[in-house]
Amino acid sequence: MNDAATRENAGTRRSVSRAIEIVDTLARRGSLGVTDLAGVLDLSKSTVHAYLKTLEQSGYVVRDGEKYALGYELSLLGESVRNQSQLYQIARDEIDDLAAETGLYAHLTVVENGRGVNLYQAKGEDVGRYDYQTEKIQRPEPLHVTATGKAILASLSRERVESILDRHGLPQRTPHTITDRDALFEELAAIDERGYAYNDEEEVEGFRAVGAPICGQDGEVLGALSASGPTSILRGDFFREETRDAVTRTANLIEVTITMSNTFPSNS
Amino acid sequence: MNDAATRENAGTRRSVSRAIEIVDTLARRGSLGVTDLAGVLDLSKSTVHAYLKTLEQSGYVVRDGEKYALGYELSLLGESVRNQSQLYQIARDEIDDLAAETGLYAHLTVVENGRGVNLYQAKGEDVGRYDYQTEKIQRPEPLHVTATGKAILASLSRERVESILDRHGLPQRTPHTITDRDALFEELAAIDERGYAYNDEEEVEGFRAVGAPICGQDGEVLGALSASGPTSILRGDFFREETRDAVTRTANLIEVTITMSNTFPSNS
DNA sequence: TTAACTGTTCGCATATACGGAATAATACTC
DNA sequence: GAGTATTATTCCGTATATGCGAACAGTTAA
Repeated sequence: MNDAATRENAGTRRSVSRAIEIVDTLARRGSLGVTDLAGVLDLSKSTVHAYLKTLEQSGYVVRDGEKYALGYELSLLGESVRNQSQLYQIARDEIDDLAAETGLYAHLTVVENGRGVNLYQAKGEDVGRYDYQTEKIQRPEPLHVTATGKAILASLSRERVESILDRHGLPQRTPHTITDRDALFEELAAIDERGYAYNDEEEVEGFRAVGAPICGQDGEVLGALSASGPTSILRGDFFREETRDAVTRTANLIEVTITMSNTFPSNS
Repeated sequence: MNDAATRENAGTRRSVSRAIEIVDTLARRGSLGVTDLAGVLDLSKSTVHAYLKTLEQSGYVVRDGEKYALGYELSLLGESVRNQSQLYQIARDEIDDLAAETGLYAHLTVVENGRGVNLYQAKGEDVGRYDYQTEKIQRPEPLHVTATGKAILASLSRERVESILDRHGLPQRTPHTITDRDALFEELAAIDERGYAYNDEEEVEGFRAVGAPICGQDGEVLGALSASGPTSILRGDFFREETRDAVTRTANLIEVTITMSNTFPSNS
């Protein structure tokens, strides 16, 4: 009866996958009615309705007239996930300062499943006009195309990097993206040497960045941060020296704060 | 076989509720192992394992050695929920400015299921020491205990307010909380009259706030914003005049921006 | 009034989720 | 380093929760 090739999903809860599919669909397409949703997912209306009713009971979904949409409960949940990260709690304010000081974008990135996730971002004065965060969901990026990603990769063991590359490859984003393994390892060695990474239009054309890793007291990398902006702003000495100094200084500050906070736990 | 009183959950997907229970548990207690989770939820290990495996496939859950934790994917999802709100996108920067200008906390609040959800918050210089956001999950608050909540209630029809009160009552948070319906309606009339709301230690002792509603072009209330801080800072004229002016000015600015942006849709 | 939409409820056949026991993969003890 | 607790994970038979289609109930349009 069952088609073959269904062994991949053995031992999983199908209805949970379906529910998540519904949530993801609502995240991508905004609010939808039962009929539309049933059409998109190729399920019967009654089935979709049952899922929505269940999700509504938990507050993950709210009814908006004839449409269903994701609830702000999910937004709070997402924030609580971030707050479980000590790095996020500590680095947040510093990222704000970095953006204010440089006038650029500032990002805090961590690794999940071998890709880079931006945990936090702030926007400086000088880049107010450029709104490049157009997508509704900011998808995790491969590590080799960003300054933060390369900074992190440079701090990992060769084996870890190899295994990540095996999993995700070296997809090309712009003509400047590093797509050759050997070239990447050379670059990573240089980054590890000097302690910071450049991204010269390797992810988005017209965008540059400087990134630095953030390490815990045992030397293991916790994440990375970067300052970025359009090439019209980020050029010459400002790019190579001023911005770089601000980035490495901020990274060091965060490292010290984390070490302090783990060595002398404050309250409660 | 089935206990009675199970008719409430008729037509819902039980496994989805279970999955959400698992997610919520992980949000509250941080990362947990399969055995612990099975103990907490009173399910068998094999069952919990199957759920976790399913959630892991979607990125909602990640393995952290022997433990399972919520993945940052959820964090991105939460952010995308907020980004679906035009109010959030527009008000965000203004809230930052308000916090910077007043040196206080600044909040953006909307209503969901009759309670107030803080969509965004910023922290000013003067309140840097007071970290009152200690809870892992910031739960939705009843509307009558906050400045934003009262500002919103004051902009709703009497019937809407009544129905909200019927649902959630008037729980007391501090000795100053308004717990009487008539007193609340009097206060709401005054707020509607003057256009802004005060919160004088009605939610948290030692904390004051000024809030103002944000309305769309049809006059319907979209949400509210507030500036808040400890009584040691927020007192006298600074509380009653300066802060109030900054709050109402910001609210007006956001209203204008929203109207503009809906009247002359920019790009795409 | 009819027609064409919605979202919602119901009942039945069957796919599927559950728990318990067996297994694998760890970390501790002596 | 053998033995003993821990884990997490897999396997299966049965009970049941699930998914579909069809009927129902509201709304809007013509």
